[in-house]
Amino acid sequence: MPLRSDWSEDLCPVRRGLDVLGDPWIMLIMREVLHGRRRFDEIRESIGISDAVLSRRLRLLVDEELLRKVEYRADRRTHFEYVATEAGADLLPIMHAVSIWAEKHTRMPEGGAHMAVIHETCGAETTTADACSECGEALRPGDVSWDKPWKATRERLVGAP
Amino acid sequence: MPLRSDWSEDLCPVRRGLDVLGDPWIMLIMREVLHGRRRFDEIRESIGISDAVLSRRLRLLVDEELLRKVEYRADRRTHFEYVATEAGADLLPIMHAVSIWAEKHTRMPEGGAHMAVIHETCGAETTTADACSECGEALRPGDVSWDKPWKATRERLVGAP
DNA sequence: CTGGTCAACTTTCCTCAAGAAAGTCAGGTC
DNA sequence: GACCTGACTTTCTTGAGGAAAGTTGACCAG
Repeated sequence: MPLRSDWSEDLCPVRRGLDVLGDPWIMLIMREVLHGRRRFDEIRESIGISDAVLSRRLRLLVDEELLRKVEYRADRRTHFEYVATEAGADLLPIMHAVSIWAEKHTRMPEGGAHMAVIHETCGAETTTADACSECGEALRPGDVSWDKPWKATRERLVGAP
Repeated sequence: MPLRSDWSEDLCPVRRGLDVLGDPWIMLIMREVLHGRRRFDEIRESIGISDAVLSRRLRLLVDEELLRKVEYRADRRTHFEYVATEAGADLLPIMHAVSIWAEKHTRMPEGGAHMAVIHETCGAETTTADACSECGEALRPGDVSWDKPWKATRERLVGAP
């Protein structure tokens, strides 16, 4: 990230983390991938990012090993999909922490609704980031759904393969 | 943030959260404030940010009510300090989640060392973001220290007044 | 009361990323 | 052979990032 100082070699882990995560698009892209939207155009439509920026970010995420680029066939064509690595799937607690904070401290706009994070293993809504507040088990993609009432969807996440 | 899309009115809480937090400097500034470095020049020295950017970020953080600007007297002068509001102090779990992720998934450079987050109430190191992994109690600034061996410091955080 | 220091900004300037829109290219279809 | 589409890349303008210098208003020393 040359516009900004490079923190990838910083002694402090928080700065090293923010070197990758301190970009508004990175989290959104990773979230879409964990929601199963893994193709270039699916991600673009769902988060409203420009082609150029998405292309750069995907390259960065592959370089940083948060995503792997995989070829597959569907509709009699070759497609590419971006699959979360373990490092990518491990962003889940950060996403939860952000969503908990935002639910508490940002103003919900007209038409919004409470987003629940459901731990499907025990069936309860969790109110903590990394371990289920109900059963105490670690929250892993695959066991977690995000319930978005304003979209009337409840999507289960998918983790590293 | 006009260079980027405005997400402050988005229905999705994660996007609303990232509208503020998806900036590399915001978290670092907030961390310094929670560590007790609350004056303009203290923050600038400790994170290496330019005056212009720090000034803009502080104004944003006051507008967004993550910080309050407070006048006080010391050394026979009037100073200003930036104090975390409750919304600001509640960023702590996100910082923990980022540091846990970075410790696990970024390469520690030469001279680095493991950073421990200590829950002073029970004395144990916690490995989760929002509730102490040892005693289960919620982690609040004031009860948490960050142990940075490469700096040979262990600093207790300070929360909202 | 004049000059100087210091905290806390603000301004200036140049470079480079963001985002919109249009272009490219290869594989596959009609 | 013309057309479509997925996955980018290129082009262009606007505006943020960062370094450095300037500003302002307390406070102090002589």
